[in-house]
Amino acid sequence: MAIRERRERERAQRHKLIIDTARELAEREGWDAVTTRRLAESVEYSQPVLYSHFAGKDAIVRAVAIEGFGELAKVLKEARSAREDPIEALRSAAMAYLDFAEKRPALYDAMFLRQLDIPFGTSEAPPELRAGFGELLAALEPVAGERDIDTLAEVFWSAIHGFATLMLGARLRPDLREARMDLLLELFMRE
Amino acid sequence: MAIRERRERERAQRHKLIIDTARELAEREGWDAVTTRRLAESVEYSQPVLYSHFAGKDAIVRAVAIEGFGELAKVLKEARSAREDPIEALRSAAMAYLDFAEKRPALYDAMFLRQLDIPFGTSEAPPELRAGFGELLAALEPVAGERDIDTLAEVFWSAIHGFATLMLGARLRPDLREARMDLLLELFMRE
DNA sequence: CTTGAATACCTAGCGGTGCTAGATTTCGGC
DNA sequence: GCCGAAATCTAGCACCGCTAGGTATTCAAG
Repeated sequence: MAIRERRERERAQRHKLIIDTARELAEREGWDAVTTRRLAESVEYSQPVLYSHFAGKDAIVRAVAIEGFGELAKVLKEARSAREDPIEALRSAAMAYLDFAEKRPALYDAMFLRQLDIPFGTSEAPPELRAGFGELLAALEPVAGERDIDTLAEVFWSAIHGFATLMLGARLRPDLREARMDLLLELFMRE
Repeated sequence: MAIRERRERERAQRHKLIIDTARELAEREGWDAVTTRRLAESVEYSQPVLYSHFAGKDAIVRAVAIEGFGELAKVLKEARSAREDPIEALRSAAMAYLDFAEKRPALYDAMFLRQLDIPFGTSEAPPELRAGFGELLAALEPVAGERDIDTLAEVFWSAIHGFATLMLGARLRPDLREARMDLLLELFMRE
């Protein structure tokens, strides 16, 4: 039954096409522009086809977010392992996180701002997400000292997530990006 | 012409009624439930009346947010001045900030999460907002040491904003609330 | 090669949204 | 009591997410 296989392959391709198109549309014009009609038109199918792949619009956004988690984990891994010195590695990873958020605001929005009932912090969390948090833990581990690593990670993540979101909302002075990060790292370093 | 005055008074009352009703509806059922139709029905006027007070739905949300800034500033002021010791005062203010966000999630959402093009950080920012940031500066000032107070404030705010938003999105472990705050304050204290 | 059933897909429509043009009612001043 | 202006409403637009039901298309069996 090679035909069946071909069908399934095509279906998987279309599945990916929908996710990628939704993401492009969102990054180009924001999530408000991602309507089921426009998305269907972009992938050159009718609206109901979307619903044969996803339970609804939220599920599509969720799929985009999960793709994003995978990318972020990769970006963090690369940034961290680019530096030998633990402190420089942490700085590099944190900066990569901010770059990620600022270069793909719509994607970051889907991943961390929208209410998408993606399980966080539990074992049911998507592996891509767990990998990303794992990178953060690994980057912090050398500077943790005798402090609780999980709490430390939550605090550090909160801070850079705060940087990212407040920057995206134009609520922080853009020119102080480096200064804020310097200060944050300094705080975490003093042991 | 006392009649004109009465009219303006009534109009101002209705203005406030719309804002308060929108806020109640949002806090009770979330912003998705705040539609112009439901809001109009709740204030017992037709939809177009809303548009004689506000440019659109966003303007209503913005008005709610600005009301929220005022309240937050008040809450912070009270919390800060309740303690003598500067460190305790800072802790008290930071905890009050988190309580505010957790008790009024929809309001916090309107104030800091939604894209509402409220000017931040500039002199055109609403005075309520400037007052709130002023409270934060005042709370941090005693522990700033020789660090730049503005940068320090942005970092501190980012961290507690991160706490608040990640908590609201169920992305942090709820039981570690105190531990995270302890750690954060410890970081800022070491001088 | 034809046929019947299953599959894939689309058209059309439901009840909702934010917003507005134009008709209608209300009301103070004469 | 009537007029004109101001206040307010009705009705409608174009869009939204989502789905029922009908129409093609495809494939396996005869």
